[in-house]
Amino acid sequence: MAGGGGGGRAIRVLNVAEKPSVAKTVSGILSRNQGLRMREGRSRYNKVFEFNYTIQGQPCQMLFTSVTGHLMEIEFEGRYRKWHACDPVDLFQAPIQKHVPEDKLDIRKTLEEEARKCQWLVLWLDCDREGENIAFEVVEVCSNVNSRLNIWRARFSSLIEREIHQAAQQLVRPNQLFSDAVDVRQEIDLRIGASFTRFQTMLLKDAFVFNFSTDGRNLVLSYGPCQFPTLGFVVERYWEIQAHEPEEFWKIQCSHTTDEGTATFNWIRGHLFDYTCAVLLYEMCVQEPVATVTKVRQQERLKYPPHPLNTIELEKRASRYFRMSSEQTMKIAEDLYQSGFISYPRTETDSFSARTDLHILVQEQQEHPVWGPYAQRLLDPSSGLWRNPSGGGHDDKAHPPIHPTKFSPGQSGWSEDHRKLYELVVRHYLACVSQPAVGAETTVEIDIAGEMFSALGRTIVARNYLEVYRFDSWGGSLIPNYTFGQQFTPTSLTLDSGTTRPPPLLSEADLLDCMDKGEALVMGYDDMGYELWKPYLRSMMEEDMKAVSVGNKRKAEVLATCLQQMKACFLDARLNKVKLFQALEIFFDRTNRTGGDEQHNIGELVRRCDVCEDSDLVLRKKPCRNAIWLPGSISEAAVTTTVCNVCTPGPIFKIQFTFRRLEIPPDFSVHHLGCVGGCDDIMRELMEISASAHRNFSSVPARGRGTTASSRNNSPNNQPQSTCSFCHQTGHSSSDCYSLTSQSRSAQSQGGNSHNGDSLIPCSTCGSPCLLKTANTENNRGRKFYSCQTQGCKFFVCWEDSVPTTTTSRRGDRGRGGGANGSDVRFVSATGDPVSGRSCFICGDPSHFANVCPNRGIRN
DNA sequence: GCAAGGTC
Repeated sequence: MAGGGGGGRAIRVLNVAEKPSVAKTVSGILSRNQGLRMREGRSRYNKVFEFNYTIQGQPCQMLFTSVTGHLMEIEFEGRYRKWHACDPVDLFQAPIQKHVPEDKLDIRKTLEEEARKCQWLVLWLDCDREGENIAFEVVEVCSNVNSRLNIWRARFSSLIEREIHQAAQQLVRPNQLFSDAVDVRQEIDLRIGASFTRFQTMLLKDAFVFNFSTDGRNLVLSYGPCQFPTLGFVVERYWEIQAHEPEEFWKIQCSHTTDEGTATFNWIRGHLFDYTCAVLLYEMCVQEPVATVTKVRQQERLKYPPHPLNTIELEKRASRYFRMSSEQTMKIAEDLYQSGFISYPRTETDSFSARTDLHILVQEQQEHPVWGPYAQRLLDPSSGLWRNPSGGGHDDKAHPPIHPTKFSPGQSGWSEDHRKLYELVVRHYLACVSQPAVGAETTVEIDIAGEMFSALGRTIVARNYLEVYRFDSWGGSLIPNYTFGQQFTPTSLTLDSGTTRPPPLLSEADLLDCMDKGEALVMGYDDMGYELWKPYLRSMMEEDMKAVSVGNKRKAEVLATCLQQMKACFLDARLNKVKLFQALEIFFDRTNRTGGDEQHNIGELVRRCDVCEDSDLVLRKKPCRNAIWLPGSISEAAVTTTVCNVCTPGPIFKIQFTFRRLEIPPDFSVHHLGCVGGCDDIMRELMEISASAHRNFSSVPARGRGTTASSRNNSPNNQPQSTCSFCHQTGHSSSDCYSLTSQSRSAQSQGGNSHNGDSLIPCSTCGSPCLLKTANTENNRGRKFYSCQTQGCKFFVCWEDSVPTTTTSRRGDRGRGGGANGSDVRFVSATGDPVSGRSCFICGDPSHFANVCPNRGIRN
């Protein structure tokens, strides 16, 4: 810095921190608690500290006070503040003023009084963009009463002695560009938020009956350019879950145990959605169960430690390892920062600058009873454990990655969360400067009756960073040694079922609270075809803000473009307001409809559902998010007027079910008047049978396969049928009924394969020629079928004598939860219909399928 | 009666 001249008379320096605690801590450090005095300021929380200090040889009488975050707010001028006094679209260019709000006036007064006495102003605001903006707010207030102030900025990333003294001795000028970026953000947020909020509130609040509490305040349907896209995430995920139809799949699992360990072999085909196919292939494996090793590959693998820690990673990891919310994490991190134990916790940076002394930070941790010995080894060059950390490529140019700044074996005042978070920061740091873990991996592939399986074994050769980073694990699994060509009989060979699952619901509690109105609004804007509710808008703005902060774009230019786009969007939304009405109508009652209508809960008929073509699409008061999964063996279900006299709370109307004969055990009736309230044992049993359609031939010697049924499988239901929450019909979910608005689902069909005589047919999944193989199963011995042999291909397969001219894929390649990709595999007849008339492969009885065979699991 | 970002 340009020094203040040396040695002469003391000058008075006003120092301002972002919050009272920082003013106190920094004053304590700079004064070394020698001659430190504290007096009241005008505001209750913001005290004034006084002490003497020398900056670059210049004696200074330091006055140290604080603000509490932003000192100023922006607001529309005059009449634009009144909701009905202007058109909301005017808010895109209405004049704006920055002012100190009522509750901050006494802080301003303190600043003014102190600034009048001083020659210098030193800004100790947090070193991020918001902090820089607050710095300029302080400058404005202080300069107004003292235009001769020499204005300086202290840059610091942690509240530790070394760094604070360094910041005081190396003052710089405040950065106008950082502050400009925040001005842009504030103005855009206000204009977009206020215009859309007023527009949608005035449009909708009197037109609908909103059934949520407003705590006595006026109802406001707020639109926040930050909050709304986040809500959009939750809603979008919710729609995905609604649209998900659980589907049962089948896979062959094989394991082999010897004295050396157990190898679990996974089927290279993954899993199949067609039961018949899976059973056929499984049967072939069971009848010729000898496995031949076709490949053994050994490889060294490295598992690298994480990058240095930034805020997002800290939040993610604290959530994953400790189930700590981001709010709690940041609160604790802020605490640890303020007491000097860790560096500034709000940073985007995930690489250390070359200037950082990484060894000093490790030295400090050597005394720790738990990880101290690791730190010592890390510093011992002969251990070879040290590694310069690799960066993640982000740098906010303001702060280093989050790292420990002071050693602590655990403070007495710390909560469990403080201890955990400090430990995470320390262990993460130590991990970053450590060598990666080294593993030896063995991949073994085997062939059983033409089907390929593979198993992975891993031994960890050197744990390295994993020794200190207890949060990461790298499972080792010792498998037996195999040699190429070796043959063995598997210990178990099972046909397992599973069900695809929807993705989990995003659970930001506060967002879930406003799901109702939020979902309706998101749906409305989505129907207009806008991405107003997507995070894209916000991230574009973030990019622009960054450009402003580094001087690549000018403040005025970014403001103009962004507001122009948003204004166009706003005008368009207003033209399409009917879409908002339509969406809201799905969730809420119109106010112009009188109550007391008994038909209300059922809803008014809109039209026939074009997905199931069987039920009515009705306008419901509110969609129900609850569903009861019924067994897939149900072919028909109708609600009766019979009320269950056992289950509560009643009334629960019984349902007349019709089951598919082949999919329930022979001793069950196909007709059943059932209750879904929990009292119905028959329903429960049928659901369990669906769930345990799984056979386990543990140990399959070539002869005499005597086994018992396994109950090990806990996989979910057998193709549960969804119940539409709008029309209450089974067979489609409410998302299908959403096709009324936007989400239309179309069955996808795949192109046909023509078959001429004896030429091989191409696989409908990967296109390679399918091999003609001979079935070797009890029921189909000698019958020929086509099978794709491409590794891992979920192949098309069909009987030689029924090659179809056209095949239909089950919902094609739509992505689904649970990793299933929906590739289809099924036997089809020449007409493309599924082959019927097959019989149980266990007992040969054509009256049922093997999944409900009374003899399942028993073979002779 | 609007937003989001500071902080108490």
